[in-house]
Amino acid sequence: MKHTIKFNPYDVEAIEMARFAKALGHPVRIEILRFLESQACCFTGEIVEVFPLAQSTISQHLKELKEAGLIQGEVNPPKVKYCIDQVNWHKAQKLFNEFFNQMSDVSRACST
Amino acid sequence: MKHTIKFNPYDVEAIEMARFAKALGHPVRIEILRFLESQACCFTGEIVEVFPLAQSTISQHLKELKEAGLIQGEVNPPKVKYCIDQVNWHKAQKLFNEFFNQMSDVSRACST
DNA sequence: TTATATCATCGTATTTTTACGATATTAAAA
DNA sequence: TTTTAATATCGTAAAAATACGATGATATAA
Repeated sequence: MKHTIKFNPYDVEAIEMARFAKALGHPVRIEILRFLESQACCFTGEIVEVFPLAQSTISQHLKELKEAGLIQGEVNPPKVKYCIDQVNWHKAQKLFNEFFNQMSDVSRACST
Repeated sequence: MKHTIKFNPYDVEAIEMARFAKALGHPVRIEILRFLESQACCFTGEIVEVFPLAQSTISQHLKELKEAGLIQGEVNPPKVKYCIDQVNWHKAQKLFNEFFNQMSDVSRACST
């Protein structure tokens, strides 16, 4: 054990934000969220039609978005209606906003 | 070839945003950026001291942040001074802002 | 009861990510 | 000239992500 300043593994907010960011880390998931927004809500099938990916692949992406908390699915067999999860959405929005704005406050002189 | 509406692979903005998001998709990279901000700029060694990861691992994370455009490194052997890349930072800030705010504009009624 | 339609999940292959120790690099210090 | 100090890169192993086809699950329609 070296006696340097160690972070208690990771900061809770950093973990939370990284989780959202990771979910946003693939173009198709960004576009799924956009599409979901433009339709307010929609079924899996509508999304599958729009993207050049297999149904199972889209379903997998939807699962990741759901697990990250960004969307929620209301199951209504045999259909599932997805929409943005408003609570977590705003949480993510706030995290990213604070993150980027906090950065902008500081003097950015990159001196020697 | 089914004649459904296909996206021309992916939207340029979606790709760009996903690239930023992916770079933000790991807690340690979030914290590195925060740390970098609190110091305005700093050397690799200062970052290595703070996190419980090997020097080579931190260097790898820095490389990813650099390749995503979020930071830049001014080499000054044997040291390298890193700071936030202001141009791309603001680009990312804008992308995320638009993304989240556009979403909030729309009516969110999740009707049947 | 037996399809059917709509999704999710499974199995699998390929690629990417994450992390480490070891080694290479390079200007300055001895 | 030979260290030394600070980083990057390489090699590698383990885990996770990505994509697909095939199969499973479930309420409704026939």
